[in-house]
Amino acid sequence: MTVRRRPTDAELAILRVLWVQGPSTVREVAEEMGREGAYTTVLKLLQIMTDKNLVRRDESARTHVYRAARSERATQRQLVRDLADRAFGGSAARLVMQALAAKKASPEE
Amino acid sequence: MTVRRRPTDAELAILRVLWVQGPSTVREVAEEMGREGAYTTVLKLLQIMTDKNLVRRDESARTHVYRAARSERATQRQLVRDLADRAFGGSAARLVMQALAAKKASPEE
DNA sequence: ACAGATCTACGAACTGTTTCGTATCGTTAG
DNA sequence: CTAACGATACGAAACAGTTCGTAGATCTGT
Repeated sequence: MTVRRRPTDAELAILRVLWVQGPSTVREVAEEMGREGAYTTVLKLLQIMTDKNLVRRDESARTHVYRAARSERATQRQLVRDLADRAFGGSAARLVMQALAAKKASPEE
Repeated sequence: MTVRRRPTDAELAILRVLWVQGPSTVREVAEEMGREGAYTTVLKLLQIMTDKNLVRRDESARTHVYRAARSERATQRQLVRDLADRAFGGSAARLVMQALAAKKASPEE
């Protein structure tokens, strides 16, 4: 059944727009993403993401409105945990160490 | 040509073995990975990874010996940075926050 | 010398992801 | 009414990743 999968790159790019802008139409998402992805590509992805329960779709108006199904925080934590499992032997602590090193190397924050 | 890409899941699983065991033959990698992946699957992946410069191959003996091309630390940092870019707007600091939250939720360390 | 074991190479199937074109329908302006 | 527009649905191509079978070369023990 529903094996928890992580969102793909294209899906994540769309989720990021939805987290920033809140519930949005296909057009709003596509415009925010600029020249990455034609309108119908964004539409198709949002349809797939609806099937996967990554987003919820409000169909009450003709122009559908999509919103992220899970919060940015929850998704980020899932991704962090996934990376910890795949690359750090499950140790979030070691991931934090490397993240701090990465942070140091790009000193603008 | 070499656009810096992140290792795929299967590739990362193999790199993890190489980091732990050091330079290894296909058989040694395959055995360490247990029932995940038949011998020829591991072989094929190592061949692909050689093309991608993820591993180096010593062909001086008939049985080739593979070693990771980049260190565990360097690869982990690349992955952290990649995740920061894709899911945290490039902010390693925010990634650290979520990693700490994830760590807290699995309290064994 | 031969059989069997072990190894590399590689093609091909299969799965999942991404992209886009086309069909179709409701809405709106004239 | 009708033409243009804007929207959804969907098929299918293009691409990437994963798996495995088979072929053929080389080594090893008898």
